[in-house]
Amino acid sequence: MTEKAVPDIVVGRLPVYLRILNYLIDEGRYITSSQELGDRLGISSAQIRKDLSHFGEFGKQGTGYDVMFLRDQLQKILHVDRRWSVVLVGAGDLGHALAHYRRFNDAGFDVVGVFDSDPQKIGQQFGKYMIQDVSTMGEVIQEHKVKMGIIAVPPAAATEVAKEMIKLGVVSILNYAPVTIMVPLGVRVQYIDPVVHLQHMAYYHNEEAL
Amino acid sequence: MTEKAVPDIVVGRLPVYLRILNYLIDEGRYITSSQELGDRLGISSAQIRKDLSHFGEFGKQGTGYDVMFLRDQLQKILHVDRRWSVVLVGAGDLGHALAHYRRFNDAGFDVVGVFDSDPQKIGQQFGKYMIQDVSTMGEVIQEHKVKMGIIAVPPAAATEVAKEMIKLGVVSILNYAPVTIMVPLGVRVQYIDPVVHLQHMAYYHNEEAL
DNA sequence: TAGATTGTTAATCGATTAACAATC
DNA sequence: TAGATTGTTAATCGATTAACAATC
Repeated sequence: MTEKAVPDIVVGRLPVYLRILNYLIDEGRYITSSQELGDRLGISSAQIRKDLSHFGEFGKQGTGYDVMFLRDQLQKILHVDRRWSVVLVGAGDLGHALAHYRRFNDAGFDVVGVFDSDPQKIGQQFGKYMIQDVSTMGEVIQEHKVKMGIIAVPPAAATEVAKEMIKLGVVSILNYAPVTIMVPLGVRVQYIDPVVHLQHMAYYHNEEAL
Repeated sequence: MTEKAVPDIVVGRLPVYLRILNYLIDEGRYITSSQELGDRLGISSAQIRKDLSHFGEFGKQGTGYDVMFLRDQLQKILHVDRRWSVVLVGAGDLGHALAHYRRFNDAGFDVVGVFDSDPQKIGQQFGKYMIQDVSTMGEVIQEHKVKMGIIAVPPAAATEVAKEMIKLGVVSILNYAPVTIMVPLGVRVQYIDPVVHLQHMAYYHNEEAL
């Protein structure tokens, strides 16, 4: 009964495959191959076939993959063949950009509330959102059955915000604060820290490169 | 002469170690251990010791690591014991947030110019930056010896912007556009796509969780 | 000295790649 | 049929972990 779990690293590549498939559809393409997908992603065709094989058989020997069919299948696998409600905490510059990020909507993620703890900000209009007191987040989460949250607060506040989200039923957190968050089993956190990426790349710059 | 290269995945963890060390310093700590670092990061102490061992010996048996010393060493290893100039292309909401992101400055990354190709935006003030025509990016890059660039433009424009940056001498690109960029050897790209992270986490939500 | 923790080795674990039979 | 490409197996490659001698 317990099928062996798909490696998380494989799951993490599916959204990228999905992204390419959407571009191929935009380009009016109907058929593609693991070779083409790999070329456009800079990975091997074998890896793509292996990754997909964890979930079933989606192609035809000699032909390749039906772009739309594979797209639909990946959407189902990722559970993004529906819309998700998301709460956003942190109404700074970053929060502002995230609240208005079109691609969230395009991809089926709806920001249903923007929250902050700063009395100066609460009540202010934030584009189409009104900034709400983070202490009232529970109502919004309940109303929209929110399972996902985005944290865009200063590092010192992030842990507390995460704890509150989790208490209110959020199980997936996208964390922009530069701190590691400890979460109970069953809760997932993904991190985005641009500084980490810049520092990572700085490593490869030679001394003389100044 | 050719020492075996340090695995990229190890390099990618160093900035996170550095981040924790800075927090420990803020907390007034002088000594730490691989155990403590691992606990705070949710990884094993063995991994931390192994990672560091690629670069030298930084600790004392029985004692642990001198926090400041290790911080300084990691900064040197990552080449972030200096300041880096960075160009930013894309003056939308995201570009706005990035241009004003304090942590870039705190970490030693200076945005020395913000560019766009939209005539409506060029010449406008963007906080302390004036949005410049992307076609004049070369002068700024030369003047500041820029080696790093951040792309925050729509997907359709990203490849072209990257090509231009690379032509002008940029070798490290932080790409927020949801497209894979093919680059010549010696050039690095790091990707940030929040939608990928949300979709990745959506996978773990069960059907009944709606 | 006794206790603690490093740096390193060897074992384990997991991911990627190459190759090819199956088959469209 | 001939050509192409999948899905899968086995081999390779690489990363993580466990364990411990060294030593502060």
